[in-house]
Amino acid sequence: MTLVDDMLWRGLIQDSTDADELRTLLDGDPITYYVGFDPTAASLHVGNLMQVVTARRLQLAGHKPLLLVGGATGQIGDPGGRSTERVLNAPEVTAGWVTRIRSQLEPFVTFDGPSAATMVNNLDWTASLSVIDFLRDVGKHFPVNKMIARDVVKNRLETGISFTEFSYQLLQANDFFELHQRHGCQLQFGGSDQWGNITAGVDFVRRRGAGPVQAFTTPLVLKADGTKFGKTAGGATWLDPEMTSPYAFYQFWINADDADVAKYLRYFSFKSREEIVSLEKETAERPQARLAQKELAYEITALVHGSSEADQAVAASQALFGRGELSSLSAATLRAALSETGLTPVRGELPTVAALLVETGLAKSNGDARRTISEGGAYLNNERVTDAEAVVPASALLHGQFLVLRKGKRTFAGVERV
RNA sequence: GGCGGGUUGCCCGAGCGGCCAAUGGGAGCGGACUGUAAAUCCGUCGCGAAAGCUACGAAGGUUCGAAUCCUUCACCCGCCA
Repeated sequence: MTLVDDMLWRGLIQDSTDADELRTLLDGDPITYYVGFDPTAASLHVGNLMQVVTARRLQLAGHKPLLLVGGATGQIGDPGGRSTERVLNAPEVTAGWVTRIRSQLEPFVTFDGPSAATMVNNLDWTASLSVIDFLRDVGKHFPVNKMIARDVVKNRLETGISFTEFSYQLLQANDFFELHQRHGCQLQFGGSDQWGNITAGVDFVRRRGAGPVQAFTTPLVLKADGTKFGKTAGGATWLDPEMTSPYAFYQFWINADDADVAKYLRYFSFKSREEIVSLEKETAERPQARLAQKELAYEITALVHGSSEADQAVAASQALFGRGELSSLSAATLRAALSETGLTPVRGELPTVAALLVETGLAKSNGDARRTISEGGAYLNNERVTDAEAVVPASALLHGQFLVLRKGKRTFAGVERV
């Protein structure tokens, strides 16, 4: 099966320029391609994962990636997908995010061998571009009437759009041209929301007398229930382990709906078609085993955070969600599991359960803690707690130092007496 | 620049002097059922143990009493220039 066949089977191609040309490029000799990420936050999130994983997929097939982090475009702001103007971040903030996002991207590709990846930053060619050159060499190729007709602009015409964001497309288009000139880049891909910007780049390269170049987009990841992919109660699911712990990241995938898990495997997993089909069958026949979710969660967590972090997330999940007695777990296992969920130190006498719920962050106020307890949603060492006022006895401490608090079915927090 | 309408809890949205911590829906949270899934049903959903406190764009005022009336300010949205 060729790369394109595999991608089509996985549903990874939403839009593309000439389909035959795309196949010729991707199924032919190695080419150089690029995908860009704008630093609009301190970390990438699972919503960006589609692009990251696809970049890896193409490299594994022998093509050469250029990973662009938008030090320039990140300072301008893409008008797409939003109804209001962005608030500009300070240049030094954006520059810091560029560094972080670069290091996040690095593990997904290899920088060695014939298809070695290259990191690029559009600030390198955009910062030095003079206003006159920009207007003469870039702006001249963009008819304003066409720019205004684009949906992302049209949607903002009523509510307002600054010249700054209006110009975003020109910078991204120019990136494609620069990468074509500097690195022989022949292909760009991105999320389907980028289709307008990407085709603008394809056109621009042609108008400058270069190319031809090709492009495709990946589909927007949709959840079966219509809610936004990647969001959980705590907000976005980030790739940065400081912002979303590997345990929480693993849990995000474990909790995937049955209705979505097959799609996620196709989009994100590097398992073979046969393995994926077999997992889909398993989900249909024995959904309660959650095998597809487990395989998916492990693979993606290992890919993002490394296999040792993934192993720990699995161990912690098994320890906490397992049927076994918590007291049968070793102190080391317990500590490892709880440190994944967050371990709050407490010194001296133990307070009430309600107070512990607040201290560990499981409840946001005393009233919330009492409410949770009266609703029967609070558990200490997997035993339901009924009395909010009861002081936790020292005998409850597992191994003389740990308490396992739980709110509802799946939110855990640890307490350690120090 | 003129005239009119609006700004309510995480979001949408009712309330138009006391019965309003504020109807209803959504999201969230908990429970039941399950499989750490979905759907469904039930409960809950400012802070406080309570007294009470803080909240209805901001600041003043009227009143025994204001989210509700008045004044000023800020922002948003229409229509006309």
